[in-house]
Amino acid sequence: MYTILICDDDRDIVSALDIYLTSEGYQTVKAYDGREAIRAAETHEVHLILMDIMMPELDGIRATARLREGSNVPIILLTAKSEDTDKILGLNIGADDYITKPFNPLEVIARVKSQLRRYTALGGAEKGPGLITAGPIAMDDGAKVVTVDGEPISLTPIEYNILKLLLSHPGQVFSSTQIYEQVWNDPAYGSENTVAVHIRHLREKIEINPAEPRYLKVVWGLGYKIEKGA
Amino acid sequence: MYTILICDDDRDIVSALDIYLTSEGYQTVKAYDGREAIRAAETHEVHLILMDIMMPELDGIRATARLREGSNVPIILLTAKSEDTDKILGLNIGADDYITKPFNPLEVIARVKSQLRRYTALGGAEKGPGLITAGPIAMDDGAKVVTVDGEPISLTPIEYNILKLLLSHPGQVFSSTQIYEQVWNDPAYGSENTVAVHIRHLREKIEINPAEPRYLKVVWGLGYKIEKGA
DNA sequence: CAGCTATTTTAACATTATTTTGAAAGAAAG
DNA sequence: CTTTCTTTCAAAATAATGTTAAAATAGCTG
Repeated sequence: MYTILICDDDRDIVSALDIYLTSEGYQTVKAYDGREAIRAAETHEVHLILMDIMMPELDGIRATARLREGSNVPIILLTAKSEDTDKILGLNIGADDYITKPFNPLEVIARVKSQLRRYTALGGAEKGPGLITAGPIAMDDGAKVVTVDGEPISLTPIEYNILKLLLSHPGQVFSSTQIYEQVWNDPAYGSENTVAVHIRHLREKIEINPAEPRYLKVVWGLGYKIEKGA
Repeated sequence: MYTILICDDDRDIVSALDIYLTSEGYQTVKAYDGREAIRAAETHEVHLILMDIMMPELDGIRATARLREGSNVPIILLTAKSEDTDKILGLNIGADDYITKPFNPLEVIARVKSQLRRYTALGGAEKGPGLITAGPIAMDDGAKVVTVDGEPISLTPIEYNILKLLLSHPGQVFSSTQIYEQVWNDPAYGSENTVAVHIRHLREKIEINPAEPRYLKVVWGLGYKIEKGA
């Protein structure tokens, strides 16, 4: 039995989420601003937190940072349409995932389950190695550091997330549209070039010769992938 | 093949949406007020709903709430005023996305696809093995990789899709027309040669001697098939 | 809050792979 | 033996990706 802390200043949203989650068998604790959330997290044993960003008193980003100081429960942020996506993408904040409003009940449940699985699989205490590798490319997702042949390289948030997507599913092909939707969390239309440009930048950083990529390959007409064996 | 329910009291809008969607290969069901929409959703197997907010009899918001009681098909609301946006964002309503009028056909299609992907990805859950084989031919649909006798071969998108169609139904004969319509998702009109050329290319890649195909056989006057036992 | 910097997006263009076309040669059927 | 359907080939058209630079945006720093 897991306990989930729901925090949003809009009471309708809290109660909607409450209904979804209790119907799935979770226990819930409610809070209506960041201050209350922190107090609730101290007094209850909470396994996951759903938190809005825009809130009075103490906003979700600050509250997340504060909570992170003492714990590493998974935190999923709720955001209005792509508003603060970039900040969250940066993830310096310490959130584990985010969902944009308006959201699909199924999606909320799926993400909650996914985070809980990861959290409990790691024993709750440590955030695990969080190390993803493919050949000479290594990504330490805890430290947000990527190395190629041991050399650390610096990536922008978007580049980092694209690489993480590809690296987490080695060999699997993702179309530009899929990449866009996964990374930006928004429907893609006419954004294929944008993805192409970021792919180009990524290649410039991780490949010796970007014109003949060894790892980040294209599958013509279908999409991109990271070579499995490398 | 997905079925989309279009609901708006303005018949011009419904027919415009109908044209966009059917041209993308979706099936449509039409309704002109909330009541009709609910009835239609009960009598058809609907995979996504596009619904106007301002409607006689039963408005889109109430209709959405009603529909949500029994199902979680994705619902995209069509809204005229941006004032309503806040309410929808609030999501108490249960909608998954919204589009403001006047809308861009491309955007409508993009959002519809995006929601369907999300819905089927979450609801479908088990993704199957994604591996199709017939004799020495193996297709990994996730990685988009095809091997013959263990040797990986590279196919173009159209070749890949033709092979996938044939491989998914081993032994079954498909006419050129059927292949064209399945792969191109367009009525075939004088395109029989086109299919023949692609078949030739496929044979060049998967057969030892394309003139005497072992796997990709022709059935005279009827079409092509993949040998079952191989 | 003004100016600076890094990042992201847009746009135009180049390049390359793929798809279509059309015509001619080759098999199968009647 | 003639007709019809299929196969083959290569050139032309199309579409996808790659590249580059500049414009827009966001984030920082003093």
